[in-house]
Amino acid sequence: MVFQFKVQINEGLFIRNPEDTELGRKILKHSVQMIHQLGFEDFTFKKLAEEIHSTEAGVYRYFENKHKLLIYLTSWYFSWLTFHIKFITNNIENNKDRLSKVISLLAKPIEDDEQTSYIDESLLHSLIVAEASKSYLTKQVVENNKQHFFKPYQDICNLIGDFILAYNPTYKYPKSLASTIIEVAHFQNFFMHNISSLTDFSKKKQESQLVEFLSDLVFSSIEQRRDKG
Amino acid sequence: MVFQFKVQINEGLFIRNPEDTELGRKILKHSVQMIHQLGFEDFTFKKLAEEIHSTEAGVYRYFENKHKLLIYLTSWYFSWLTFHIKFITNNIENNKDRLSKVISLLAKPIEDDEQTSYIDESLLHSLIVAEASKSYLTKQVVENNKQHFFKPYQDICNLIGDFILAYNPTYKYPKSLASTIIEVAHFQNFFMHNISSLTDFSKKKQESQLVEFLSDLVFSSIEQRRDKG
DNA sequence: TTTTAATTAATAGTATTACTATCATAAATA
DNA sequence: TATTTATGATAGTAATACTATTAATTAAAA
Repeated sequence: MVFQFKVQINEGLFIRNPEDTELGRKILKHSVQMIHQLGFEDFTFKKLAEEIHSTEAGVYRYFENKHKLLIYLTSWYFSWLTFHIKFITNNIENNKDRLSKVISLLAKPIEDDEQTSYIDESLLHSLIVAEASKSYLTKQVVENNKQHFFKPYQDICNLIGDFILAYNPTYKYPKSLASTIIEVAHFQNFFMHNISSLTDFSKKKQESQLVEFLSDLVFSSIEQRRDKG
Repeated sequence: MVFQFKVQINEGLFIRNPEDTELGRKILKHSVQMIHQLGFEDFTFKKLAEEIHSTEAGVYRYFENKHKLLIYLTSWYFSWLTFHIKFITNNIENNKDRLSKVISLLAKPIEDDEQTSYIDESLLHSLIVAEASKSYLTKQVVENNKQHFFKPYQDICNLIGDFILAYNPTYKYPKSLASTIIEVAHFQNFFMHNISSLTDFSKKKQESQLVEFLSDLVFSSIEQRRDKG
């Protein structure tokens, strides 16, 4: 039996569901590759259309604009991550071990998941590190939030927040700490690869140092509060 | 005696120094206002030119493009912040008090500084919270870093990193913690105003809660390590 | 003072982007 | 067979991000 992972994405993010058709899946696959390669600013629907031997108008039939495509990909990533976190923490009783697993998963490079043929999770992770912030750092963020475009981000923060509370029920800022773990994992990763002077990570063992930095940050904070009560 | 604050900005960021002429200062002042108002994506040199009753080509004589203007403003902000941190921590001997002051300064809204007439620091701070990441989240980041465009960010991380080391000389990640303080201050501020479900900050006392969250995060981490030695 | 050189302003123009609209055709379905 | 649905092909538009040209003004040199 092959177990197929399927994400539920907010319908306001697309015009036609790209997972339903061959062309749609091609759009997803190649947009991940091209945004990763060109950066979001230089990526255009025209270039994408040429790459997949379709037309600009063809792409517009799936996505209203490239910003919605970016939010779509971010949603996809967070939904996939939430699923993965639930999977790897399943049956782990110890609250500290569970949180450790989550931090490691977030801070280390992602490997491609064979279960989804049309999205390369490893590429998508690199893309997210560099581009995901742009999905909400806009003037339309409040409007987009009202349309629940960031729900997958909220879901993963709630999940990690619950893990934090399970470890220490008196900790006062579980959701802020959860969003902090995610964001710090992303931009420290970006800095160490691109502006390394903003970090303390040496060329070797970068990822394990990032895991140590983040783990230290999170656990000392939660544990301290638990002691204080 | 009037004490005038003057920033030294990397010459590669502008074509003509905007601080030297009336038109240049108008460009700075109104670009802060307009980027804050429209967001970076919808801000154009044409709109700016109309606002200041000059021409598009006139603006292009000062800045090559709007991305360099954004890096200029980010540099200006970090240089100004570094100056301010040195000012308010001057004569404070206690290492913990000093770090506390820095965290409060970063996490609270900035008030306009009368010393610089053409830039409203309060507006600039809002702009930085929403837009600063876009100055480095690009495909040109490594190239830009080689040109030392992010030096003011490095300087402030080194300064805060030194404060961290003064408090605990054995802490292993002073620069990563410094950049984390800055980034967390920014995006938690953005989240609490725009996607509040990603934080735990109530409508009231938001800023003081953010200060508490950040202080707790930073000090528990540094102090724990000091105990462990 | 006059001429010349340099700077700045104003206007036009171009390639690209981010779309929208229309019509044709092929494939799937009722 | 009729008809819905998906894709393709082509064209068109307003705005963006610039560049280039020429005109006007100012400053420096003869």
